[in-house]
Amino acid sequence: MPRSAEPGTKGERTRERIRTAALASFRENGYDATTIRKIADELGMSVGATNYHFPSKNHLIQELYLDVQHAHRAAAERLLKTETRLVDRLAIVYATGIDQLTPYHAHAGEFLSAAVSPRSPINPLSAESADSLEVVEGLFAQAVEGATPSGLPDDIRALLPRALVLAHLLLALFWVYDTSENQRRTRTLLERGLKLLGTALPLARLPILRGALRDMLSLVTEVRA
Amino acid sequence: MPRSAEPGTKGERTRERIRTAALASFRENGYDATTIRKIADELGMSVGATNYHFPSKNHLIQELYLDVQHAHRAAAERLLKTETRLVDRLAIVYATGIDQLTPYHAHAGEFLSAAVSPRSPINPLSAESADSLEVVEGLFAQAVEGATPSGLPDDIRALLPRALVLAHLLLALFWVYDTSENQRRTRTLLERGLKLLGTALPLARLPILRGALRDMLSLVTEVRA
DNA sequence: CATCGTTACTGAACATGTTCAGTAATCGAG
DNA sequence: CTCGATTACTGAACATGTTCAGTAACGATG
Repeated sequence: MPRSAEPGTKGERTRERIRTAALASFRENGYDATTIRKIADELGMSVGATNYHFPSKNHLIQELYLDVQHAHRAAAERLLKTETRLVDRLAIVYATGIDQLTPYHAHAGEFLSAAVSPRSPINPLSAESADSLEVVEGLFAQAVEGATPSGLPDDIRALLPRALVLAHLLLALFWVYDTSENQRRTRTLLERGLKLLGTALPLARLPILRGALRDMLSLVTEVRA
Repeated sequence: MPRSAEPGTKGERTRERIRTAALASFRENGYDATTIRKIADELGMSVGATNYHFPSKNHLIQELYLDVQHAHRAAAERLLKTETRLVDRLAIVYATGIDQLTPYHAHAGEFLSAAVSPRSPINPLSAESADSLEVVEGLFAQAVEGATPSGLPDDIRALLPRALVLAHLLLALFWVYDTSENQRRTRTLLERGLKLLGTALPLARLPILRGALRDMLSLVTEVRA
């Protein structure tokens, strides 16, 4: 008999309590200062309990990423309805992505360090995070598909979403190191980069460039953790 | 009275012993499997001794990076004497840089994780590693300066070394994730990227592009850990 | 060579993520 | 309601990087 109105099995409820407490602490105190002992203490349970529900600290971070990505999707999809030009649509996806990260900038380095190892399950390029990354890649695919016909060659068009999501990871990397007020530099970089893309992408139709670009994209998009 | 023919004070000799043992272990076992306790045991001293000579494990890694960078400089400078075209000279600096990393590829993720945090003293972009990075930036400066006059605008030319060294860091990042045989993909990416640069860079003379490029470069080269 | 301040080192203690053998709670079947 | 198996949890133990109060060794000076 469940003690309260909360649904699910006991395990599910405990798992949710841990999840909530951990995410709150990550947001407030960052990665390093969030220790499983503090979380366990706060919830009046033992250290082993958290590891029973989440095999490792990184699995808790995974939950945070999922939250962020769902928020990203929601924010981006809402705005995508209002734009039709490709570059503007990309601007939406990139900008809303950075928006979601903003609250974590103070501790971004800690998170990056945990995420960057190819062996880490929370590496965006890892097999374990494939679903997660697919959410964002899907956003870029949506942005590309829904754009007014740009005359992009099909092969380039097919490679674009993956390349754009990798660019997003690079932008996020830049953002981590961005010490300017409110990460203004990152926004400026995004603006200028997209402007450049807007003038350069149409050139992809030229046969010579098209081949080189396709080779480059197919090489880069093969990257995996 | 020094026990052997080794020079320096006792402290200097001990420091050197620790350094040598640590670097050997890093090369052989990687970052994680190299514990200060193992090093201390191997040398018949206590854990505190290593921390007396090197405040932290990362300071030991710093030594490894210095080694790598000096080897990089030696290898690059030797080859630079044989080439005059800008792109070929850049190819030398990039390729010899990756060459130095090659022995560490098996454990590259561990090292990356330790180095990537903006707070880490071994972050290439940190103040503590400024000297180290300057070595490589100097190589790129050399490569640019020694090239046959390319008609590059002065403002672009001035920003180039810093931008090129950042590109090198990105290439190294790609290399970490490169699972292809002997990191062949990284070499291919380098080739294609340089080829692209070779055809695109002359366009930097056009006034319109020049302004945009300069803005972009000056934005990116401001990045610091 | 004796003294003594400096340098070098010791080893225990701490915090932390993780593991695991053992125990308790839960819950469906009978 | 009882039983037994599954699920949930406990808390001690381990490995590790780091700190630090205390101790030993060194080496310049008188």
